[in-house]
Amino acid sequence: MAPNAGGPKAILIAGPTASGKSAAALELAIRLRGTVINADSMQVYRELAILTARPTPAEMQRVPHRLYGTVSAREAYSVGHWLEDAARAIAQAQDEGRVPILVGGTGLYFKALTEGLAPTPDIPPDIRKAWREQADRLGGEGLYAELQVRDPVMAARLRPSDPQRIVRALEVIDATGVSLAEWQDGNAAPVLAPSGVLKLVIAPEREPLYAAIDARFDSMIERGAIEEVRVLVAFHLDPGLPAMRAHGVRELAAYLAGETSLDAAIEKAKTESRRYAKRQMTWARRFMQDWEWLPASAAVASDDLSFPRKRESSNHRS
RNA sequence: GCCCAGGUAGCUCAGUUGGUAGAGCAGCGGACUGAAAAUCCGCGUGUCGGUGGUUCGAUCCCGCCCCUGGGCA
Repeated sequence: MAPNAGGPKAILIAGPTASGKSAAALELAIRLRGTVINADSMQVYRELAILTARPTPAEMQRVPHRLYGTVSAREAYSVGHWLEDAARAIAQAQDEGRVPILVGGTGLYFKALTEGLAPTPDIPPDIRKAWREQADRLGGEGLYAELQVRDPVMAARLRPSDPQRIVRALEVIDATGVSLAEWQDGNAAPVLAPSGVLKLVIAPEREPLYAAIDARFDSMIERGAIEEVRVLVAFHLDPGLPAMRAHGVRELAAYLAGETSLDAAIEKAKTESRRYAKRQMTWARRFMQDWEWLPASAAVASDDLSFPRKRESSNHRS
């Protein structure tokens, strides 16, 4: 059987951006004979290696890494796609006698993994496209009025000012004839049953975290982030695509177009990343209360990883 | 040294015909089920440069001082 019998069946490592998750995952994977599996919505995009802080080729040589740079920036990846890919990667790692180590900053992905996702059918691309165009044409209010007519239950749940969720609700009722509210009533069984899974949140203090974010962006610039964006921009992709929303893309594209100074672009991109880290922390406080909270990535290395957990699960702020 | 313009929130600024002040950005808190590095909601956090004076009351008016920018020397 698995050489790590007695150890965790899988390890999840979450935390805000620039908290050192990837390094911790790599270390654990080396130590425990693991496979690192990406749980970050942006690190999947092939064209964005530097800006998404994807592990380097050298690092990925050391232990198997899955779901990094596997999707084209032309595609709109999603939680659903990721969940399927992750399930496959986890199964494969376990078959090989390796511990799956899922690491990333996307809270929703972890939630889907551990709690299941509503089994909504795929929405035909033309319907998705149509509603997104409607959104541009009608504007927020008009779109919401449309939802009130077609799906009052979802309309009551959403704010008129939340176009993204309104579009989603509209495309679901349009394509399936069933309200998203109903679909969401029944989650599919989680891919990862809770028992035997070690869940870690790396949660540094705010101030050093922000300093790390700023420093990391400077280093991205030094390592060619601008060139990376130049290549991406040359594809002339729809600015609504997820990959185009990665922090730094829009700002550096504006610089390349001569619309802002480099300093201003860098400052803006750093700010976006800081705000994102704050949202990640809000998510973790809400949805990762039963995870083990570690103050820094270094703590992962020294953590006693025996399983089942011997000590009390570390209680944060209470 | 003299003249002018400014010193108000972390930053850029508005404002108060005298009744202890408000915008944007930043920041902080929150929501979150197929675009989630997204999308959305909420919250001013302040010796109004310092010090005297006038006044019932000064951030505002007056004097002096300090600081910043520009001009003249």
